[in-house]
Order: sequence, then C-alpha cells, then structure tokens
Amino acid sequence: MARPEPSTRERIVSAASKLFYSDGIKGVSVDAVAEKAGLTKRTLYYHFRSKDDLVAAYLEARDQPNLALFRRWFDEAEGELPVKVEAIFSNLARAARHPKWKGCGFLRTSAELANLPGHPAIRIGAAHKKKFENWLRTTFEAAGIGNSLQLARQILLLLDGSFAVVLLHRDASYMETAGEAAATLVTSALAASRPVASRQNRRR
Amino acid sequence: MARPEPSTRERIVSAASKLFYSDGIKGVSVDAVAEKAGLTKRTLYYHFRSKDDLVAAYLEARDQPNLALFRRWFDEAEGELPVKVEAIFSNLARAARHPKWKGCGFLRTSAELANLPGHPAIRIGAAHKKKFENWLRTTFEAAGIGNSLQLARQILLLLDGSFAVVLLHRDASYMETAGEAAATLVTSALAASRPVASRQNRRR
DNA sequence: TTGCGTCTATTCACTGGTCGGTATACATCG
DNA sequence: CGATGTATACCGACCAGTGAATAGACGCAA
Repeated sequence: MARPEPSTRERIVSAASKLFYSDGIKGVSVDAVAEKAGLTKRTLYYHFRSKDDLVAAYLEARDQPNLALFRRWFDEAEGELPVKVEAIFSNLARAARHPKWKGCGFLRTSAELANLPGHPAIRIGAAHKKKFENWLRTTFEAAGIGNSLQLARQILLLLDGSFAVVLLHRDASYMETAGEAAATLVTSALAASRPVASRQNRRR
Repeated sequence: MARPEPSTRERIVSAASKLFYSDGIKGVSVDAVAEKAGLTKRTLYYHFRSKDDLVAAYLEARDQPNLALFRRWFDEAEGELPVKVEAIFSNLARAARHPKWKGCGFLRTSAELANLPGHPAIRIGAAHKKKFENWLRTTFEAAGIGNSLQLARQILLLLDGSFAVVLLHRDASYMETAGEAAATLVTSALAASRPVASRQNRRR
C-alpha cells in the first residue's frame, strides 16, 4: 500500500525522533534536526513554537505505536497468562540486542529533564506509562486476579528496570531475567486468587 | 569529630556532585561548577583534565557511600530475609519523598550519555551496580538460596525500575510496591531452596 | 483571461549568549 | 630558583530563537 506523501511537520518529527532517541535532548541542536529533515531551522520554527514543543511532539508520536507493539507481543504469544507476560520481555530483549537500541525514550527523556518536573515531555511520558499500567491492570482483572493494580505496577517496575539496567550494562539477558521474575509474580498472584482444592482457605 | 579542611579537589567534586545530580551533565557548565566551588574555571582545569573527567569523579565519589547506605539499611532491619530486603526499598521511598531527590545519579548519567557507550562515567556506573548485585548474591547464597544470582538480579531490576518510575511519576509509593514484589520473590526463592516436609519434591 | 491581493510556507542572514577549553602571567612557598 | 596553584582574559564553536524578504498557490474582480 502506497503511503501518502509525508507532510513537512511529519518529516520534522521523524527526523527529531531519530536524533533525540539516539543522542538525547540536550545532545541534539535544532539545526541538526532541521538539516536531517532537509529544511532550514527557520522553517522548523514555523511549524513548532520552540524546541520544547518539538520534544513533546517526539514523545507524543511514540505513544500509541509503542503501546500497540506491546499489546501485539502479548496477544501473539501462545500459552497461559504468565507466558504471555513473559513474551513481552523476550521480544524486548530481541529488540535490545540491536546496536541502535538505546533504552526507553520516555524514561531517558524524563531522566534528562528531571529538574523540570512540569515539562510537557515528562507529562506525556508519565501518561504513556500510565496507559500501559492500565492495560495490564484490566488484563489481569479479566483473568480474575485479585490485586490487579499491584501486580500491574510490579510488572511495570520490572519492565522499566530492565530498560535501565540493560542500557547501563549493554547486556540484554537482564531483560529475560526480568521476564522470569514477572512470570513468577503473575503465577504467584494467580495462585492466590484462584485457590486450588488442596489449599485450606478455599472460598465458599 | 572535626573533619579535616577539604582539599581544593574535594571542594570541586562536592560542588560538581550537587550540580550534576540536580541538573544533569549537559545541563551544568564547567563555569557553574567552578563558581559553586568558589574558584575560577582555570583552577578547575588545573585539577581535572576535562569535563568528562569531572563527571567520572562525581560518580566515583558516590560509589562507596551509596553501597554502604544500602548495606546499613539491610543490616539494621529486624526480621527474616524478605523483610530485610524490603527495608531497602522502604528506606529509599522515604528518601525519594524529599523534594531534592532526583532518582539514581548513576542511571540518570547513563541515560544521558547513552550514545557514548565507553564513557568512563558509564563504566563506573556499571561497576557500581555490579558491586551491589554481587553483595546481594553473596547475601542470598549465605542464606542457602539456590539460584542466588538470578534472585539478586531480579531485586536489582526492581530497584532500578523504581528509580525510573518514581522519578517519572513523582510518586514514591511505587517504591513500596517494588519492595513488596522483592519480598515476594525472595520468599518464593526461599521456599524453592528449602522445601518443607509437606512438599513432595523434597531433595534426598 | 489577465492582473492583483493575500495567505502559507520557505529561505538567508543574523543576534546575543553560552560552551569547553586555553595562553599567559602572577603569587606563594620550600 | 622552581614547583605548585590561582587568576584574568580570551578563543572559536555552537546554540536557541528571530527579522525581513520571497516564492508560489489560490481566490476574485475587471
């Protein structure tokens, strides 16, 4: 299917995404983004009020595609709930082995802009992670897990932890370790919510 | 006990630590560090070859004190192993509620310098996390836990995940959630390593 | 159809300021 | 004297953001 001609604004955001993700926010000049997009800085400033706006657009553009990818990895995995959760981590480990992989753009941006708590980009990143947490929570709830929010947050902590650790050590195997921990926690929560006959505190 | 007069170099590192931790590496100029230390930039460059060296010194200075603090929180907690591990997280949650808290300096630096994989500061950060992992592993091993390395890494993933998540959401309660997950994993590992009489797959 | 005004999108050239790093000289002290 | 440490003043590069002009598309009236 032929994709439509990308608008100028889309070309700018695409160039900004590649550069910001690769080199960080402060490490990329507006001139560099303009050059990568094939236009002048003045044109860029016609479409975006400031560099901060451009940073926000960069993360905004990554929000939905990222969530869809995680959901797809979960849906396409075959097996019980712990296996499907673990599949997210093993797919991520595969991605993390690519040389251009540099962690989670949302987390890296929030780390870089930590002294600007109200920055639009940070709000977008926080909202993104909340959406993922909510999707996990509703998924767990549908599976009959009792404290679905707590479990969702624990999985999220493992996921974001593996972003940070794998980026630091450049060792993607940590992501699989995180996946095993996640599977353990899901299994444990399932056992607590659906007690089997051999346990004494059976409901009803 | 009266502490000795700090050397010029120590004053520089102390000023650099506060500024780098607060505003990030690229967000702090060498001039700003010199001014905070009460001397000129030229003097700073007499003691440090480059800004990169100064960044490395900043993290180097945080290595041992940080590890000692975690060990102290663990040692001073009363209770079984899961409780002592969880204590690290709850103490960290208390620290994270301070308005000047901005996550883990090692992780934030590695996120900011992600496009410079061989940077000295990143190597120091990676070594720091490895030391913490090793301390956890030997502790678990002494407690008779089978796969002590895997468990140590899972705890580390939760810890670093909580640094990232709490920084993004500015909600320290995630750190307590991580502590509960850590306690669950430790309990689960203990149960697998020291099977009780009621379990069938008892060793020997 | 032709000519004119208007709006959108783009470019060139520029500003004031900041950055990491340095050449050089001065001071203090053994 | 000579080594160590400090200061003044400076460099070239880069940075985010802007002023002014222009090219082209469109509508509209003569």
